[in-house]
Amino acid sequence: MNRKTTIYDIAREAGVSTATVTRVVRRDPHVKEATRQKVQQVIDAHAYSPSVSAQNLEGGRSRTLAVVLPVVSNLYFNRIFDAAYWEAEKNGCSLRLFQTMENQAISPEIVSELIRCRMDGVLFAGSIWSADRRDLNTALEKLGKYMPVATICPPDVSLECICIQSDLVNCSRLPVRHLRTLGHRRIAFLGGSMHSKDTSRRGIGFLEQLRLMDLPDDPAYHVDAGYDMESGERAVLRMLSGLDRNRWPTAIVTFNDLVALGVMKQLKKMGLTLPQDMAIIGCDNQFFCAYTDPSLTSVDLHPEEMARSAVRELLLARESSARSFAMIREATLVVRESCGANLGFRRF
Amino acid sequence: MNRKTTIYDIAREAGVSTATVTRVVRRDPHVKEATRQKVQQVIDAHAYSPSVSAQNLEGGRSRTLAVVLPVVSNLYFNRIFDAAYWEAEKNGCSLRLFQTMENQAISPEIVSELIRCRMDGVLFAGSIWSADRRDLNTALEKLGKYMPVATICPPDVSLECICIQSDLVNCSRLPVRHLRTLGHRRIAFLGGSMHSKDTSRRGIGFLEQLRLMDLPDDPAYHVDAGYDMESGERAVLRMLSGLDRNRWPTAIVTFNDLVALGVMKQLKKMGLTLPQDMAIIGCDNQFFCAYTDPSLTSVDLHPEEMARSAVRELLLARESSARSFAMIREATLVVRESCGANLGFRRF
DNA sequence: CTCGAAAATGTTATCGGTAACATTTTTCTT
DNA sequence: AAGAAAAATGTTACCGATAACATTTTCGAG
Repeated sequence: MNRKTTIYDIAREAGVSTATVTRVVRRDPHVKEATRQKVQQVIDAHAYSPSVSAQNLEGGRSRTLAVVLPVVSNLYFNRIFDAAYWEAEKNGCSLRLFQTMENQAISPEIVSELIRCRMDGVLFAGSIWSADRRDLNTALEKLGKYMPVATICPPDVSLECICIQSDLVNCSRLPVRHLRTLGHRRIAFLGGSMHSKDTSRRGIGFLEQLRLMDLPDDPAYHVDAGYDMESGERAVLRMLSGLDRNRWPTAIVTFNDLVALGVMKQLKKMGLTLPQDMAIIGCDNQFFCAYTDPSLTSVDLHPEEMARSAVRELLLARESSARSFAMIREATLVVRESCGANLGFRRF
Repeated sequence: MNRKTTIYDIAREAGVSTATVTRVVRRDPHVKEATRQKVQQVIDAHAYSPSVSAQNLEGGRSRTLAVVLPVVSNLYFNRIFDAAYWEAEKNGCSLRLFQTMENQAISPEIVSELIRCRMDGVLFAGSIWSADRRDLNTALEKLGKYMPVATICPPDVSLECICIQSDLVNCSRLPVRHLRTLGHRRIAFLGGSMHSKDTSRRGIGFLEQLRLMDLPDDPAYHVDAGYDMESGERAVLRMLSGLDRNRWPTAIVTFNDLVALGVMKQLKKMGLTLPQDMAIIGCDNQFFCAYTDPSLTSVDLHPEEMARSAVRELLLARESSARSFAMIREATLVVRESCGANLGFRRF
């Protein structure tokens, strides 16, 4: 295994001091053109580039941001990670991923690793917020002393940080309003876990919207349904089999598109025709929404934009001392076929 | 912003030398119990943990593996990345992602960054292989001098490295055999790009299988169809509209499940009933395969296992001087409804 | 009680850069 | 051509940890 060429090797071979090599590398103008060329030649010959660990040690930073989220393989978080990656890349930074797994709290190990690595900033996304409030506050407060912190989700935490949120009001209002316009009155919400602060919020917002629009908010229409397809299947089945057919909802809003996928499968299995027998609205506007049958109307929370903003703000916060920033991203409804809007079809 | 506590701070406060602090941290047994406790107390009080950059500089490694792939948001690569993450994690390593984007060659910048960062190893996955063969060889040879290199894909490169491949023969044979058993004879292949060494291989393998099983290998049945849903839609349309109805294939094998999704949508749009009018087989066995309508039969290449093996071998290669390793992972056919096998339905 | 080995702890060079400060060289003015 | 200012280059301490080697302490045997 080769030893890496160091700045000393270059300096010796070019017959200059290491300071001059650094100057050439950093494009410092205070170098005579002849010297510059000579040094550059040696650099090129050895394909020399300065060691990152040495630079980091000296500089006391890592040019790296951390992204802490439950699971990257989840499409929502995947989009956040990907967008954050490119935004960081654009700014000459790299990204380090930390997965906490479903429902797991932010661990002291991660906090200490973040500090050990001298991260330039951390972006928290998702269910870490389900942790014990006290521990969480301590962890974040501590972290905040070492690096800028950003969150994509309602932090509900007494910490000054970069706080980027989805517009939860619109996120509930948009589908309810759309369904109401199409004549639906009995609308169900399947999703999330009522135990998670982050996700139960969506359900609560949904109930509020129903009340505001004078629609029935029957508790039977509000079911805890997890985050994936299997949970979706089970949840509809549970909900519908517990209700007389004439009390069935005519539309279902789900926590996310995966749950919607499960719901659609289960409904077809039960012999219903979609969207005629049941309207569905998902959330996240995932890539497959246009390819389900019927295609799935969905709310887009624009996770990519939130991630990009978070990264931008983190990088800004490195320089300035402004520790606090807040932003709410509007949600958008993407209408497809799963509510029958395209069929000119209306209930009353 | 806090200054991070250093080993000197701890040493001073505990009244010992830095060497002793290091010993305590590293659980060296040559420390008197009384001293150990005293030092540990100071460490705990400051939540001290050694700086990663300093350790990396001193040790000449980074405890980090690089994963180079076209795009993480692609589900296939996402699974590779995720699996590699956990395997690395399990071994106390972290993972750094490099995205090359579609069809982009491995750039000299990435090579130099990998060396700069003193990566403990690199895992290449996917289309980097479409690069100019000469450049690629140079880049990899150079890299191989600094760190172990692993590839998940046929490298076709004169480099000793850890080479993990999907079983391309089975990957073509399984779907063709399945379809033949169901009575299909005219089978089409939609997928990949013929310009990419990596992906065209699949098409070639497919044609071979047709010949081996004595089925027609009409060139019209073999269409360049990209990697995503839109390309799938366009490709079937192009293929079918170019053929008399009586020459239509009765089954379509696609490069991946995304293409299959597009194909299914387009076929339905054309008024065909699936799987009766056309059988479909995808590849990758993605999470949504069980939720399409009809559910999608697919070939699983087990990318997670390949990624885990690659990471394991990279970590082993750090210690030993063995630079070469080869492994082929068998493919598996996951039968669902999209070929009508469940309907007891047969063509001839 | 002394000596020597073993145990405990300390000293210091090193990893590869960076930048403040010091020194040398060049250039220009008079 | 001398001298000062400007330009170019060099010297060196430091970033934080590690480990080889050096030194001191402890303890048991004789």
